[in-house]
Amino acid sequence: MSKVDRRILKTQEALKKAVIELMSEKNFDDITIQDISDRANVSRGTIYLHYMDKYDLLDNLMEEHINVLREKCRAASELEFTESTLIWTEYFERHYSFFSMMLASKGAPYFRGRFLDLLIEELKNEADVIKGKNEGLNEELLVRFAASAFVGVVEWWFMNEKPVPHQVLAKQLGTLLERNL
Amino acid sequence: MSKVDRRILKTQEALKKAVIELMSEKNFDDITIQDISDRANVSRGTIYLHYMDKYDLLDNLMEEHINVLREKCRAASELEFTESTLIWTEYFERHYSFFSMMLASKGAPYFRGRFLDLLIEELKNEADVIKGKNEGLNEELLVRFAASAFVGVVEWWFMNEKPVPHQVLAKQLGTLLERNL
DNA sequence: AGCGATTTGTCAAGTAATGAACAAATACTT
DNA sequence: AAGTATTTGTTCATTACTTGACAAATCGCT
Repeated sequence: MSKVDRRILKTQEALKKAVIELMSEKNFDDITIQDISDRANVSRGTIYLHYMDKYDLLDNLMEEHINVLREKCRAASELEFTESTLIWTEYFERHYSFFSMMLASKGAPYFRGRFLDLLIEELKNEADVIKGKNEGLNEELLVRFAASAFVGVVEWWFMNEKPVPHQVLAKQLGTLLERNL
Repeated sequence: MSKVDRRILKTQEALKKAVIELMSEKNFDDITIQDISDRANVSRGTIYLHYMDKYDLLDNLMEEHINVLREKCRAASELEFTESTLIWTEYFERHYSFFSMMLASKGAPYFRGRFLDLLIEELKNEADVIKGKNEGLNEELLVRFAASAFVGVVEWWFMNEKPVPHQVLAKQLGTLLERNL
């Protein structure tokens, strides 16, 4: 499992960090491979040993965060929505610069899609249209409804630079999810 | 000039950083080579590609700081004592953890010696025993007097965890040097 | 559209770092 | 003091990174 050469981890860490830093300074499209390698203090060619191009690098960054969120979701599966959402918002808070970059700029609709897919996937297990308040509703429709709403609120939160503490965000999102699923 | 492989610089930086960090956590003698390589995220063997042992590594750290101080001294040679001392104390301030470690713990009399030697070397050019207030005094004696005093005050400053701002330290040390040289 | 400059992606040869192993030296225990 | 565990310093084959070069692609400019 952990037999990955530490040099690989070190350079990949440096590269990801460099991308995040640079994205807070200029538009992603204006960032050159050279910029990234300079910032990461790595030879330009080294980047191509790990990624196809800068988009692939960004992709991996996104993938990684999505996976962490999925993991946290699974681990908190038997908690109430409020609590599991809190785990997420804590993660948002911790990696604020990244998520803000990905969700608060209109330049990254791609990540929004990935994020939405994750939510749909995870909420699928939570919706119950057999009995209870949602009896008779179309499951896919319901899940889509909740997931879109969730993403929208999170986008709003980042775009407005944390108008409320992340705990409040979690609490209210949790309440709303609870009401609808 | 700048044709040193960046990998070398990176690992040496990491190693020095690791040593400084570890020294703030435990006695230098209790730090193992393994500790250092772990902290620096470097293979244990790699250390031996650069240094003989951990003492050699510490030596290089000291050497480097001494050289920077010497450099600053030379660059500020035509300034008044107060101003050139301020340049030094700024450097002390910036690398507080290192100097504090080296001067505030009785475990490192070696660095004190190096520091004193540097001062003697640099003050030699400033002392004038031909004319003026120091006419007739033994030059070596005078330089030794001033250098020892200087080191002693700096030690006091670190041991008492900055009892006065570094600007005050510089000002007063400058005044005292002026009075004696 | 054309041209010079920048950026990109790839490559080969060389160098540094890695992990694993090892015997020797130190440091703990009892 | 004997025995066991850590730590040390070296070695060696393998792998990752570096540098410098290169043609191709893309960008900016007029």
